Amino acid sequence: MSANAETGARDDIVVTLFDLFRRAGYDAVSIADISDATGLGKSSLYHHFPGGKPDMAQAVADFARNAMRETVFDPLAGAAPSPKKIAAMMKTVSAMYEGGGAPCLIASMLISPSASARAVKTIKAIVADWIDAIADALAADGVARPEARRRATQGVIAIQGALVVARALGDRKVFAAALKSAEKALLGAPARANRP
Amino acid sequence: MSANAETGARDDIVVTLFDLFRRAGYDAVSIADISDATGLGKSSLYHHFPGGKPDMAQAVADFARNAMRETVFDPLAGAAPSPKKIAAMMKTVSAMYEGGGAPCLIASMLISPSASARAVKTIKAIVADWIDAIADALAADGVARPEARRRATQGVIAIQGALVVARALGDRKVFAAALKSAEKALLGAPARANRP
DNA sequence: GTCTATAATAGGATAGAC
DNA sequence: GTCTATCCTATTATAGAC
Repeated sequence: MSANAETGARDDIVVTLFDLFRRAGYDAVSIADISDATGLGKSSLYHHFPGGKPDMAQAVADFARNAMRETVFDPLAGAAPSPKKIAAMMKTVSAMYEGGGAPCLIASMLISPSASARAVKTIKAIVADWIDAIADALAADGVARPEARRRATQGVIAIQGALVVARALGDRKVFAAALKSAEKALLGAPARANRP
Repeated sequence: MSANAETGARDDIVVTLFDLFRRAGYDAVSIADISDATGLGKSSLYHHFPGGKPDMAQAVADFARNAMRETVFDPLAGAAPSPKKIAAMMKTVSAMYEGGGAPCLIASMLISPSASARAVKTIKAIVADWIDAIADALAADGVARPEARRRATQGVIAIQGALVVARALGDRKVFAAALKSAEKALLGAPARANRP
């Protein structure tokens, strides 16, 4: 068992909160909604999160950051060659966003005006860390630093944009295609020369 | 004066609504917020929008679609060469999103769970129309249809993703750089060969 | 068209029993 | 830790005067 496995019940709630917040946005989710989704009464929720919804937002932001660290950032810092690591990241990302059907918590929380400043700060940090992790992986394989950062930023942009467009079009193939394309671009593939 | 210029007061409200909804998300904006922002009492708002907030959402979606038609889609269908039209689009888009500081209504509304199905449908149509308009412009200059669509989709993805990432990083230069990069990609520029 | 009430409900949060 | 009951505020929406 892992170092902090004894948090238990609260962690289960946080996973549910994560899903509610990213799908509907922080502001649109009521305590009653959370009560329904978790099967717990309001008082139980306030027992686990004495600070109410802001507390929940912070817990979800921390959870998301840790999850990204474990499933995305740390693997990117591993010893494997970057093409393997990038491919693995795309697979993880695809699962995380359910192939383009599920919104990103980051995008959802960035809009929420009543989310606490601290939670938003944590969410924003995930994006910065994500870009850093990709850039480091590319740099470790010999890509020049500025170019590595440029590509990494473009990669995260492609993923976030693909989530919006794929859901707008109701077409998960668009998401899958965008991930493939972003993967190639990250590894420095030249664009197909299909010019007029 | 244009054909439907006599709507007047309501149109002014819709512009304010557009800004409120895209910045905070439909669900987070209350009638009281709207009353404050417009300077009108609640009853006045219900006079203009008898159906309440859902009515407002539909009006904003229609407004956004018309605005996109006039400022983006129609110009893309003009007679100018595609590089000129794409460059103009990027300039318009940059102004529209305030250089990356203002969220996109599309992304905001896509998350809002209590937005009416009809309003969401209109919002989604904007994305489809946008991709069509860009693809048509490229195809008109000789780019093969499938490639034109591919590039157009990637272009909209880049813009939407750049909005998320730029706001997360608090860095509008990221948005400007992404627009420049997307512009080149739309026109079929080869990626710089900076491989390891 | 806009205002001042006012109603009815939903929301966040707490008290106290078990 | 979880429940029931309750409080207070915010929210949507309407009525009716001007």
